[in-house]
Amino acid sequence: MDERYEPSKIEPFWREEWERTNLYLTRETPGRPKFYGLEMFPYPSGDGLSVGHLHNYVPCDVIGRYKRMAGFNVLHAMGWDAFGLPAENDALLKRLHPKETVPRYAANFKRQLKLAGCAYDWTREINSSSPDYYRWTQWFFLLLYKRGLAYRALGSQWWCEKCRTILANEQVVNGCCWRHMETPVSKKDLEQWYFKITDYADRLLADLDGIDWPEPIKLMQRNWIGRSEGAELAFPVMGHPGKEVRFFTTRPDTVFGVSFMVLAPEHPLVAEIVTAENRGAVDEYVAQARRQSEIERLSTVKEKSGVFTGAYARNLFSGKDVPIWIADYVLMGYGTGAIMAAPGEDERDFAFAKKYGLEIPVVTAPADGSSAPANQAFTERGIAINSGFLNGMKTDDAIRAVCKHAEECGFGRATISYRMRDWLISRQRYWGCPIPIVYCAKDGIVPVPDDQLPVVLPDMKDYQPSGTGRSPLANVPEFVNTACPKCGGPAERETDTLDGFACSSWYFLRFAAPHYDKAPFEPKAGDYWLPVDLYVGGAEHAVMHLLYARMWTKVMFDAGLIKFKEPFPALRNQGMIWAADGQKMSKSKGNVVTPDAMVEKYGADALRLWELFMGPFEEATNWNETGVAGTARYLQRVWALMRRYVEAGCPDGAPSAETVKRAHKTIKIVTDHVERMRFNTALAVLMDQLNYLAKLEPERLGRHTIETYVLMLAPMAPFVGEEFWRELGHKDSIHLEPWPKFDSALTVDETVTVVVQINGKVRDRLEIEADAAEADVRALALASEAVRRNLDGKAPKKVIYVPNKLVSIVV
RNA sequence: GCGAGAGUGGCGGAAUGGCAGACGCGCCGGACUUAGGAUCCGGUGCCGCAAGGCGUGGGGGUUCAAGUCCCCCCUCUCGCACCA
Repeated sequence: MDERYEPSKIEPFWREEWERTNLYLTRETPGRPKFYGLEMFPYPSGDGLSVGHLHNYVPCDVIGRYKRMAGFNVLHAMGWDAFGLPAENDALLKRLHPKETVPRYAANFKRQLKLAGCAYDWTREINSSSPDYYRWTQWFFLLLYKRGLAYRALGSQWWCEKCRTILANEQVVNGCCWRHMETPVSKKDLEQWYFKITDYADRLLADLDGIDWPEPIKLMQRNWIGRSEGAELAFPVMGHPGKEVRFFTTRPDTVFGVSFMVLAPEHPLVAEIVTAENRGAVDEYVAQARRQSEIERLSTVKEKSGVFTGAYARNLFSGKDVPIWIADYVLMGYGTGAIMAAPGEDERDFAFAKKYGLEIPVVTAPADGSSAPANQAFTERGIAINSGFLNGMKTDDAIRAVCKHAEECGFGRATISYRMRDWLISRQRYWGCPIPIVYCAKDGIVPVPDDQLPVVLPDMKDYQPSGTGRSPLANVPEFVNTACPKCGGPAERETDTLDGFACSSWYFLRFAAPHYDKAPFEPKAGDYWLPVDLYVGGAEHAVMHLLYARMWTKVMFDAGLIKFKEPFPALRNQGMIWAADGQKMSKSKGNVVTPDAMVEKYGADALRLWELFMGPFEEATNWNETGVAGTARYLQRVWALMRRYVEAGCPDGAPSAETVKRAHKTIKIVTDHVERMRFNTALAVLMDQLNYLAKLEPERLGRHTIETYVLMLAPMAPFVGEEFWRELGHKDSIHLEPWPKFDSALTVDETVTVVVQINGKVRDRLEIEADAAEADVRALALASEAVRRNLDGKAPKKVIYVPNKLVSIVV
């Protein structure tokens, strides 16, 4: 062995050797359990990977390598989320074409992942922008269409002026585009495709209970779905026979206190019921609401505003006619776009009533008999008062009574409302999966038959988004003009493309059999590998990708294609790595640290170890390069130990009982920590063990001690692991060796330190035999010189004994 | 505003209610060196010569014993933000 550890001398060799021997091909050895570990597949950006990205890939690689050694058939593959706005925007900016940049960027990512020693089965590499792949994205679109889950509707939708396309609700952040955080979105009326994710709202919510996900992510999904129980009721509009205001409320029990109603400015009823004398003010308000930016409109701090329509609705409970207002605090997109206002029990209605001098009846009293605080709404549950037949009922009973009454009278019923809206999937952009739909003058909307897939994205030089609301594909006659699959007559293709999130809603299935060309996945391989055993990615995907993928999985389950209802039974979020300056790593800030630079300076193994050691896997922390120097130094010390051992002829040796015990304890603890993804502490244990071993003569180490140490190091530092294994005389790769086992009997301590406390303060320590008799330990403790000195003649009031831990004396 | 998570040495971080600060970084001292941003050895929470005392954001509480459990407050990060 060389005197000094020089990663540049060993890493390129093993990188090539592993590739040559196809070491990381997926194996399906009979009799072994399977493990499918998956990282969220990345959009390959032109900036390449930073050390921050590796904080996801390296730990997952360690788990994959560990599972393989622990006897699993492991599926660990990588692919590229290559379709979509990020790739297209980048190419536009650089005046290049995504079909050219995407493969180049992906190749660079792949190179970097190999550089870092990540073990993927590259024969399973996938790319969502390749026709072999998006053919099946289209197939899934048609599956949803056939099941009534894809529909077309005219709607007022979010439009980003920079992206020149419609965005999904989830892609609007604080009133701005998620790709352009400084660009406020506006509304545009277009006919669009939607996926009916709301049909799955209940199941998406209920099935969260059965999956092993971080609680905050589940909570975000629950909040996003936003299930509310309540009632949908309708009150007739006076003077407009047949017209009614339908509204949703979670507090139907307060209906006797309804003193006015509010419609969203965009509500279709507004134009019909507004009186002549109010029309001017109403029109102006509606126009102003449309003009207003969404940030202003959605601001909670803004004072409420609204105008009276001049029309009245009959409160079918109180019998009173109440004024109908319009106000922008009522949203057209939720419920029915109309509310009943119970200002005595709702803060928002209260504020509105105060401002416009509307009546504020009080119809709920605190259940404990106290009086409700004055000059504010009483929003808690309580007892109905001033409420006709509801008087004296508790809120929950009153809710049931109102629903029953409304249902009997035929103007309402108990219902459930969701905050989540349907998923808007049309994009007026070039670089996406074409929607496999044809419009025929005779047959209308016609799906492209499965055997005509894929609908290939045509080559276009000039693919800039037009901003007209039509995709650039509309400018390609060869693409647009086609024959109707039904009647054969002239027809036009849909020119919008699919939201990139469609591509990532099923990719995890594809890795099971990525080259199968008769279905999205080969059924037998799917049954074997799916679902994903461990899914790892950033928390930023809490409500988009993770919700969509769950929905598609449920659709596939319903269609009988798969046997599981959840794609990712276990999910973990890696912590964000900030730059050394505490900011986000970005090229523009000039604070990006690349794996390339770190590998060149310290080697891939040292980089990997620091990624693992810098903190708990799921917690955020700042990058710190001196840490890599530290793990490189650790590897130097391991190298020095190995060299001494190898040069002494790898003696079987005569390890002391303590050394043997330490070896077994180390295996036990490291195994436990790796299983729980506590890589930082797992490595700390290995470092501690090294500090011990480094002091021993080679003859006193023992071959078992050394080999198990190297085996445990191998998943974390695969290059030196492989090198050491060969130096120890092995021919086969260490990465296919079984994970070391420990002898429980050898992990038990024979002596223990028992702490003696007096009034909670440590006064002495006793080295005693493990599991010694309680009476003996108590006697020993009380006899201790330090204890007698500190007792100072006082008699112990109480003595508590915790076996093998401590004696606590109270005086 | 509502919800969630987090506050431990100079720094990253360890600690099934039972010795706070494992492991590493940094720093200090020493050895070897022409040299050290290499390597090795030792030290390193704070105050104190010491004995000892004090210490996990702040304040209370439960307990023989609290970083850990309970209540109140402060700070930071993230999510949602008029969803009726």
